Amino acid sequence: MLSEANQSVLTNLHGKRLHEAIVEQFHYWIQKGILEHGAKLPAERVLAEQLKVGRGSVREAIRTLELQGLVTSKQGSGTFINTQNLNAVASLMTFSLIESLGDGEAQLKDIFEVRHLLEPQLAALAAQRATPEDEERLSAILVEQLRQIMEGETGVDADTEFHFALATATHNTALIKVVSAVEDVLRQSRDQTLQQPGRPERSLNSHRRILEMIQAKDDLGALAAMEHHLTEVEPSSINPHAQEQVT
Amino acid sequence: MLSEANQSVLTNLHGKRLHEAIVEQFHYWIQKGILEHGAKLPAERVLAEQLKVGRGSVREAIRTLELQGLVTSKQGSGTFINTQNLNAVASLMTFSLIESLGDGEAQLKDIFEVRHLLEPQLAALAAQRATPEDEERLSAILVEQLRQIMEGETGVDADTEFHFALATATHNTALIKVVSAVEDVLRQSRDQTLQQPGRPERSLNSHRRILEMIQAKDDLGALAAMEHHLTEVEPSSINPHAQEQVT
DNA sequence: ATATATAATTGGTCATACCAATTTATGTGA
DNA sequence: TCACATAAATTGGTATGACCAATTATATAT
Repeated sequence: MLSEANQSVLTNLHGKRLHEAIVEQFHYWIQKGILEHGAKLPAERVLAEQLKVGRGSVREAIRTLELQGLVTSKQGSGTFINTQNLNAVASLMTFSLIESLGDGEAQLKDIFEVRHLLEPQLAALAAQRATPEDEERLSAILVEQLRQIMEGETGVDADTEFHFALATATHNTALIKVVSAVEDVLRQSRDQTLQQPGRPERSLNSHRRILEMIQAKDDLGALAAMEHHLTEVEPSSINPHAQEQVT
Repeated sequence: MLSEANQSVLTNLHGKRLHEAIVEQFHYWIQKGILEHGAKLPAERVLAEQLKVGRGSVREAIRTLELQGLVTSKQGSGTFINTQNLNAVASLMTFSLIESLGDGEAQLKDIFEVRHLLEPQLAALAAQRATPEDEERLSAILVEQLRQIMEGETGVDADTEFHFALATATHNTALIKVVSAVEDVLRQSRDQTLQQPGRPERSLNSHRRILEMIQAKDDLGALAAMEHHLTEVEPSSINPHAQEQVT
């Protein structure tokens, strides 16, 4: 099996950490079919000796493989290959593809796209379900946003708060989690977006329109208002042009 | 900061492994805002002492957090919180979604509602952007799903894989992360859903229809097909009736 | 042959020691 | 005083050895 696993197998450490090299070795073995589904790995101690590494490194590697869904460990019995779980292999393949894409602005555009998918419908839901307390809360946030803007701030915090409160008004806990995650990522960049002159005021105005629609229980109106709002606050940097901004 | 981290913090080991409990503790700290982006963690040795655990367990926990994109370690300097990247947010999202799911089926309904908001539009996007490779991949998954069904299985894995691949076909990394988080949470319950007679076949058929629409680049058709699919696979357990199932 | 008790196996955890990269402190010379 | 080289302290990375806990394999008694 893996008996010929000597130090020569793990020599490709390009600054990589040892357990990472071990993980790659297993990826190779699995992909090559040397380790099939259900196969039992040698005991950690044996594996450590065969690979000429410490047991700790083996364990850290196994931890990684376990998180990737490729193996499962059970105390007393052993560690087993688990390729039945397609999620594991497939998601890892796409993983490497995705990771190669830079962490630059492409992701920001993606996030806005997610917002476009989610938030208009979210607004519609909120219009259907918002309680008087929800509406009051949204209204209070807009007051705060106005105050921040008048004091020369951008109003980012209030802006984020508004979207979060809107999610809360749907009374859907899962939706709240998802939206707050997305908004969290956005908050960093949102400050820049709102830096452009006139943007904070326009954002506030479209927020007001959304709230009006919600108060009127007009779900389709809320949907449209949110769609409009998102289009308006969208950073122009998503466009290839207009890259220059005051730093 | 985390100075008050004594053994009482990690007492919730419901058969969980120690390093897993440590990971959860960090999830909590990060989500609670106690650990913000860029924050430097205490040294592994210190952390081990504070948590009253061995350094090895701390390292295995850090390995997990690193794989989830929540921290990055660099030899000589330290380990730092990193919540800027999308992987990190997705990890925390899954974590908190699962956490809130504990109470019962009320939240399951919420998750399905999120799917109803997201996936039809996701399908439409996929129809616009899917490459021939994406379509081939989707097609292959349906073949696998058919195989699983013919062997008497429910085809959950292939089912989950299909939705994930669909997200991939949008070529929107953020969307992929969000959807996979939602799907991850759903996979557990989906097995039950598909247990009902006829369900697996109907699921496969509606998957086929979605793929056809995508191949025809018919985005609105894909949207409608997905909407239909979701309505069809929706667990009747959301309904108070029809609880009895063959064990 | 079956059931039970015992031993061996194996993952899970802890402690200690040393290595390697990095950071910080120190000292020396201009 | 400042700059820069050097040394020390810090911190993640790895290796060993030990012991615990769950599981499996073996042996023993009935």
